[in-house]
Amino acid sequence: MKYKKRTPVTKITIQDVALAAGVSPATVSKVLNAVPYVSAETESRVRAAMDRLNYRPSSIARSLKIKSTSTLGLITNDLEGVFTMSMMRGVEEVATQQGFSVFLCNSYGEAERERAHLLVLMDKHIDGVILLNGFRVGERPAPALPVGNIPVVYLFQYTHELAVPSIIPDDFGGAVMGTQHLLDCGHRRIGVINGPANYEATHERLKGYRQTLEAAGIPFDPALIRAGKWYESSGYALAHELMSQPNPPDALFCMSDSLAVGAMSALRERRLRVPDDISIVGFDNRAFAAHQTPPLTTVLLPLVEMGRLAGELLLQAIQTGQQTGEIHRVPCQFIQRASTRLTA
Amino acid sequence: MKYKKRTPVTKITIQDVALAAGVSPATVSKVLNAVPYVSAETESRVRAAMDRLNYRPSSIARSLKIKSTSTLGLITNDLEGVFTMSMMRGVEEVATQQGFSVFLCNSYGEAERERAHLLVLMDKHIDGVILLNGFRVGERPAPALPVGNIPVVYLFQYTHELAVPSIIPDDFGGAVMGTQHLLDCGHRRIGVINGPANYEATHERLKGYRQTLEAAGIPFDPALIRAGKWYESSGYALAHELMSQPNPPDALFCMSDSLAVGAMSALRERRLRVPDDISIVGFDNRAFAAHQTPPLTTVLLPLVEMGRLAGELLLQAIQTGQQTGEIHRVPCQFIQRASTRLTA
DNA sequence: ACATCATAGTAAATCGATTTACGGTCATTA
DNA sequence: TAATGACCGTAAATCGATTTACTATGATGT
Repeated sequence: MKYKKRTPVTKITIQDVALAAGVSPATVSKVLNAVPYVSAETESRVRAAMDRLNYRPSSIARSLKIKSTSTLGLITNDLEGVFTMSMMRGVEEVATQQGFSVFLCNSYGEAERERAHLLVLMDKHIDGVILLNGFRVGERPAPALPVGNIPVVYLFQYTHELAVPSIIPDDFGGAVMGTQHLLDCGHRRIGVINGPANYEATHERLKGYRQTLEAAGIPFDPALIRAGKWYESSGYALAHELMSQPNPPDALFCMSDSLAVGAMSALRERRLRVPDDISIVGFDNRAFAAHQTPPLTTVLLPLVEMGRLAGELLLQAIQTGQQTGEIHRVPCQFIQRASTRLTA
Repeated sequence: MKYKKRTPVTKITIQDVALAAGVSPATVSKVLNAVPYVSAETESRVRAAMDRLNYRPSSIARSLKIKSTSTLGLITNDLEGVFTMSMMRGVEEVATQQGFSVFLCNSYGEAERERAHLLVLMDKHIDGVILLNGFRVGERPAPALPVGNIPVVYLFQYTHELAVPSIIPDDFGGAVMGTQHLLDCGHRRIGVINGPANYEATHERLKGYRQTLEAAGIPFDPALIRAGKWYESSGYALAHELMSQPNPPDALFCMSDSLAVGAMSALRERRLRVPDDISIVGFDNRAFAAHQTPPLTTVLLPLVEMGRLAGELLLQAIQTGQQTGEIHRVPCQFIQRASTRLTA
């Protein structure tokens, strides 16, 4: 049990550096900010003084003057959500590139907390906020900003009501890709295992499936469609349901990888081989999709890319002071693996 | 596509409020900080002016003067780790209570990033840092602070080398609880399915098991011990291994809930009923433990409590300017559910 | 030789709060 | 009546940077 009395650390200021380098604080500030008109000789003297004194500029003082903290806020409904982290990584990537930090806040889905976080963030003078949420149809958009007005972008949720950019995946397009691939493989009876109806994504994806089918001249058969929760257990149960019909599907399009995993275990129980007897396509491209047997063909939800776009749009809004209320649909990406194959 | 030109928002300052209330800025500051010697009448006039103008004090300006940002940094190796979020919740809870915010950073396990985050946090003048990591034996502790010296606490990892408080679970004690419970149930051949040897926890837990056994006069039998990864698949495989021995165990102590779930499915395959034919105890108390059939008896890893303690110790260090290098072992908690029962 | 201009550097104001030291009131006490 | 002291309020310095406006110097062009 050692004790450590922290020394009062007389913070090195720009003044100290100036003194040590024999110049004025203004000059030190210039080299800090790469402002022209300081001679190479002076600059190196200042630089030397800086690291001799181990100087680190106070971003607080800087922020006070220039009115920017170089910090973005990111408030999420569910920090533990399976998609959250990937989007955050995208945001952080572009933020870091431009010298911004990201202040993460978890609202645990409570409007109260979200408001409180927003308030604190604004008091801290962050430059902009990303509101990150899973969206459900009928749910009202996140509350308008409580005070002031700083740039905001909606991520993984959207709104028409605010003049704020929204970023969502192109679920429709993703479903088109998955369906088209199964058609290309030669399948004609493609079953669908979908998620719950209170997610807008489920409707978009079903629409993509349906339109692709119809474009190929194949009639839509409601008997091939099932919906449940997003999880494995639903996939398992619904696959059994679909396959025990008189005229069962020859391919399954599962609207989440979890559903697909559940479905695969049902198929295994029915002694159906994937992809020899039946093809299966997932959605999301979760990490585990690649490690299934067989590795799952799936549609990638462009989470990192969405995060990047959110960061870019926000940074742009901060710099230009303008933002538009557009809805950006980021395209999905088809990932071919081994759970599908050309039929004879 | 609506356009929104953000108005330049002339920030309301303490001056404006002072003017509006007909007092000096100093007086406004006093009511803001609940400093005595301002008359009730004046105070209410100031308060009125504040919310008439919708005033929010600039925490930047405040921080510059008082040299405290009321912000804690929390750097984690793995934001997605299954235990991380619970600990964070604990930290945030006590921080919020005392008016502090928590700045979350993910180092993705890279020392480089950790250092970078640390630097940024210090530049932002946060008041203290929590370093949150899963620890493995032989791994060196997180790097010493790069610059300055602000209070630090280690969470879910420990060090003797720095005069910094560490907080870890009492794995030994947890294992004692689990083992004792199985003994109390009447079991005498208790199998162990452990995690990998490069986690210190596995050794502590095995020690707890062994000492409890020996205290009860039961000899330690190495044939009953298995170790693998922390995951379900290991639990499944190792349970089969243990149960196919000539003299199989009559109870299983799995050192993670995932291992226990895997083990239970192996037991199911062997037509052994839990808890009628064999008892099983998990470790961690993950969310899914309660939803198994039967619900899993387990040992709770006190993550939230650990987070709280980390927050308290850090806040304390910030306030007193002193910290000790103690290692705090937070007790586990035994959670009785239905996967164990008294044997005849 | 003189005006012009590019370059280097500085003094001082500023950002928005907090805090110290001090100046009035007014009631109480000697 | 004068001194004391408890209250209430303010002026001004301060935190650590940035930035504007200005000065000085030397080079260039005519």
